[in-house]
Amino acid sequence: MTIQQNILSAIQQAFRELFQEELALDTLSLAPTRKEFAGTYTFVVFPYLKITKLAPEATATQIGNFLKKNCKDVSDFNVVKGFLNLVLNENTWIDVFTQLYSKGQIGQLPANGQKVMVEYSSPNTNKPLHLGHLRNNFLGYAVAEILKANGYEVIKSNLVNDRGIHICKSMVAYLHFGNGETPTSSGLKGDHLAGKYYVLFDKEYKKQIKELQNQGQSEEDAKKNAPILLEAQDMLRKWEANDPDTVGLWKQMNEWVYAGFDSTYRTMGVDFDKFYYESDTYLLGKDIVEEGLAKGVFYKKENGSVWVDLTEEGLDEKLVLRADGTSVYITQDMGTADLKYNDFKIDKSVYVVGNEQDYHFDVLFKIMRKLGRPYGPGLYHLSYGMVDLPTGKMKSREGTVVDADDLMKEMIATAESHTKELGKIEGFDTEQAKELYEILGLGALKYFLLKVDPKKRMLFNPKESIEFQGNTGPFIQYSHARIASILRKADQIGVDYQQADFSKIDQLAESESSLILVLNDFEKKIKQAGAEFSPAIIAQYLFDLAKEYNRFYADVPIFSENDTDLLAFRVALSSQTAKTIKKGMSLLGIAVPERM
RNA sequence: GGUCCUGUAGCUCAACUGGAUAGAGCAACUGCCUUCUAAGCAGUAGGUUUCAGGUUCGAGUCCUGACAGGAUCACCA
Repeated sequence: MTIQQNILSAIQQAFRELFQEELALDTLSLAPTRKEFAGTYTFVVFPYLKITKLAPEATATQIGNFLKKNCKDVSDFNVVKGFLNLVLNENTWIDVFTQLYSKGQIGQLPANGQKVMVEYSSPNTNKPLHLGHLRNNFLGYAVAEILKANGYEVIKSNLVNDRGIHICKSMVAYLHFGNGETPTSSGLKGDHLAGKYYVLFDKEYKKQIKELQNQGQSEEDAKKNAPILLEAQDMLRKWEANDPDTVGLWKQMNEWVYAGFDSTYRTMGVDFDKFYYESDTYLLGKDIVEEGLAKGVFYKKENGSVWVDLTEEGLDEKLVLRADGTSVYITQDMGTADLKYNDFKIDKSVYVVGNEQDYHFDVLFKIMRKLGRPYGPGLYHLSYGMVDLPTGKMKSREGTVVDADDLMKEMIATAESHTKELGKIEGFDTEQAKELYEILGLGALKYFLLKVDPKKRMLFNPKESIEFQGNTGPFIQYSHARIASILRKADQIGVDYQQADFSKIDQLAESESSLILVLNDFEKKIKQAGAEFSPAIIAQYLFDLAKEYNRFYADVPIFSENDTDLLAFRVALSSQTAKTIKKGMSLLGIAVPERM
């Protein structure tokens, strides 16, 4: 980072002295040099030809000569058309590395005094989590960790959708077909138990629709009049009226579900600082409707319903309160937005929610900004694409979902068979082996879901199992284990690499300077990932880093090196890479093994 | 139909925010384990960046218009 600034200010000086032009530093930038040319950084001169009044080659050559003479980091240069490729000094590489290596904390930017809430997961309590939730949870957790690394104070929150008609459907079906079944009596996880009755409801509902149609009702009427649906609607009314039996059943089923979720979250390795429950928040927001009316942000129609007009912002008119005075979805979301702010005085609020709700959040944020909320500018919808199967969209009612618990279990089993096939479990006891399989299986899964740009929808083919080679979690984990092995050996034979002095080294292999260059990019990538809310940037970076390390590993020997300074340097370089991989993977919620 | 998102190698994804001959992985093929872990490394092959215009020194990237896929447009959540 500092070398770049160094070179840029030298370029600034070159313009001043050669062309009598004062350029602001932030208008200048360096690009990485393409592999086929010599050099590390490239300065593109095309934009400055008006100033220099020279041909591109001449401009680049003059600046190149100036830098070679006046900038200690630049040892040589070459010019290709308007591209000035700069070759850096060997000493500069060593300096850069020494600076990185002596820095205690890696990948942590200083506190910025800002608080951000990241809401993710936000499950419905009527069915177990599936593959789509995995993407949501891994994304949310990773973004939270990335924001922490950027210096934010982060609150991870989970808004549990624990009430509503869908819950009542599971409850009604349970009353009809449950026979008092419990997680203990059935051996089913609580969330799977609830999900079973949600599916049973749908089955019965469809059956009843058909019967009504056979009796002559239209499909539309039949859908409205099916007795089991009426029961569910009735149950929702009873719940809202606080009917003791209904509330009792609701509490019991939700408790089962929470126990199930807890276990799933533990396996996933995600956690939360704050839980919100819709049963507590669904009545919020009505005071904001009043406030909006008073401020003229909302308006009332003749029938008493309340609306917001967002046509000037390119959206539509949107209902915020029904004519009968009851809430809609967005009413409670307005209330919850305020609640979050009142609870934590957050500067920013990130919602990790699928892109099917893009419009909803667009409306919500515009409303809160119109109302002048202090946190308004900091609202952000991290909208991610759906995970599709080759057969199309997942539908929980139709049983075409990839269950989260099943998938994680399969991944761990696959990791086990892979590992055994490669014969890599000697020296592991049963407990350690089990831990390794979990690290690898979950690492593969998490990396698979996180390496893709969040906003793009992605395809998951259950038949083609997730890879363990190439651009995968296990490849990066493997690189870490390789280094760990080197560090063990270095400790064993007493190499002093902790505070070695590298200043005597004057010759570096190309694979070594390349590796330093990548290591030096870590903070930049953390910033970018934070600014774009994109764990994919970290994933891509870690893959590049691991690849670069493996190239170095194959290219230069470590322990057979005669020069002790160089040997220590290579171990230090390895150590720094391991630390970077470990920290980077932790930002993705992925653990790395010491051996595999 | 209106609005929004996406379209890059057979497949899964990149491309430093407008820079050079568009890069990786998987799959295919060829080498490399008597040396620090071969879940690795090196190489070969694979492209009209969906299409047509435009903006400029320069476009996968920005603008316009098609085409394809998806989402959304309830007094549902």
